[in-house]
Amino acid sequence: MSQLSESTEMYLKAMVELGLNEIVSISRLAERLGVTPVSANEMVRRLGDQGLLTHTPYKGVALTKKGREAACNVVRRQRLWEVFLYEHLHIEWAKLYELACSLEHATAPELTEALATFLGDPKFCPRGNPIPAVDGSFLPLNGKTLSATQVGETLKVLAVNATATDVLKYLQERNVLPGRELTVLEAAPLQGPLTLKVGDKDVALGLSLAEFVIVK
Amino acid sequence: MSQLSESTEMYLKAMVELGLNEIVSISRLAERLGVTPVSANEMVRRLGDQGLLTHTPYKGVALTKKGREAACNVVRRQRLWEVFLYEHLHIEWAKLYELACSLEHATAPELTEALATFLGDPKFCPRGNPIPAVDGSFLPLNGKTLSATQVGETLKVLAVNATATDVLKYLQERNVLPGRELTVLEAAPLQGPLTLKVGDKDVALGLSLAEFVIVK
DNA sequence: TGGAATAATAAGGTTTACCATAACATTTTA
DNA sequence: TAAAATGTTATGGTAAACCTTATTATTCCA
Repeated sequence: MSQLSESTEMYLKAMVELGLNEIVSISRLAERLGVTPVSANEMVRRLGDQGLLTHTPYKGVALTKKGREAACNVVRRQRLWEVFLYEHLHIEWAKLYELACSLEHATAPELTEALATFLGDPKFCPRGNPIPAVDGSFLPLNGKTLSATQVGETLKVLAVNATATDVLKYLQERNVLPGRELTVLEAAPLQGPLTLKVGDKDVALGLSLAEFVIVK
Repeated sequence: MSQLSESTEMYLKAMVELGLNEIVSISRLAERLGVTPVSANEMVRRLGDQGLLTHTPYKGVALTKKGREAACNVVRRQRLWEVFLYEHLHIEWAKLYELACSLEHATAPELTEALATFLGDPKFCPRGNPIPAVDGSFLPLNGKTLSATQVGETLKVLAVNATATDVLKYLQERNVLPGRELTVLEAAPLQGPLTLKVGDKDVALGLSLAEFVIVK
């Protein structure tokens, strides 16, 4: 199993975050990674050459079996570090992803497993997302995105799927965090924002933000 | 203060490991870093442009004040991670440097200080080397290299200054580790190896290896 | 003091992962 | 079904940090 480059790991991670079994368009992938579609196209070809994913022109990109395994491994490292940073170093919730991301790239397999043991083999990261086991399996989240809910529903936040620090900060400041309850008060028309009741505060949340929030 | 590249950090670290106030020849630097002297020359010019070190042609390289500060910071991160890996993840002693090295490059300042606090602000790494404080100060080792000792002396190992995993493994297997006592039984002529008594075993140690061992 | 060893510089090459611009292909939608 | 939107490919360019080979400069030592 060859070593993956940092960039490769980012692409794999993005594929998991956009849905492990989804077919993802190159433009969506590019947007998530903050690169141009042309660059993403190039890179996808390279990952394809390595057998990590398949690209059907004009349709999108999907992970292969090999890619899915590699990706779960990367995500495992990422989320284990998030747990360590949160629980032991008391790093601010919104910064966890970014800081753990750098460490992830620098983590040898033997280190990953030692870390997992140290942490007590946690099953979820502080953002509420499952941590894949060594074999790639993980506990699924039985939820839906907040953007797909009805007005009036009271829901519990299961996980936040965002990664950008500013997005996470926004949610943190409004208490849209795993474990919290919220009620959907209103959905503005024409793809407008949702109005939520979180605790005793009203929170306005754009639909694209609401897609990052998994609730039940 | 701009972010330093991984390569820059390696050069700075090497400068500290070869002696914080020494003038180091480019070839020695190149050897330590496993690059050709031509490459080291190029890179030294770049670090010189950044004001991190000064190069006197045909003499050698020295850290500037700015370079020394940056270097101590890098070394601080490196050695804090070594402590974490050793004490909490129980990683094998000989592998600490290499594994901590990767993590070091990926560590933001806020992370470094959170880690230091978590570890209880340790003053020495598991190889016995001092951990610089935030301000760059550190407790000096009042020792000498094992290669500069007399036959018959009984000494205590203060630190091991090596970084290559195979060198560290060699020393680990022979119990030449910080805290251990040893006696110099013999020094072979013509730069030949030392024979040591470590515990109840005799150990042969080449002079260049002995230079990595700081004793008192 | 002259030759060997060491050091520096010059020139050109490699890889990875991006970028921009432009041209062309396909799909969507109006 | 045609135009707009989206996706793909081609071409050429950048930066960092290495590499090799060759030439030139300096220092060391006998």
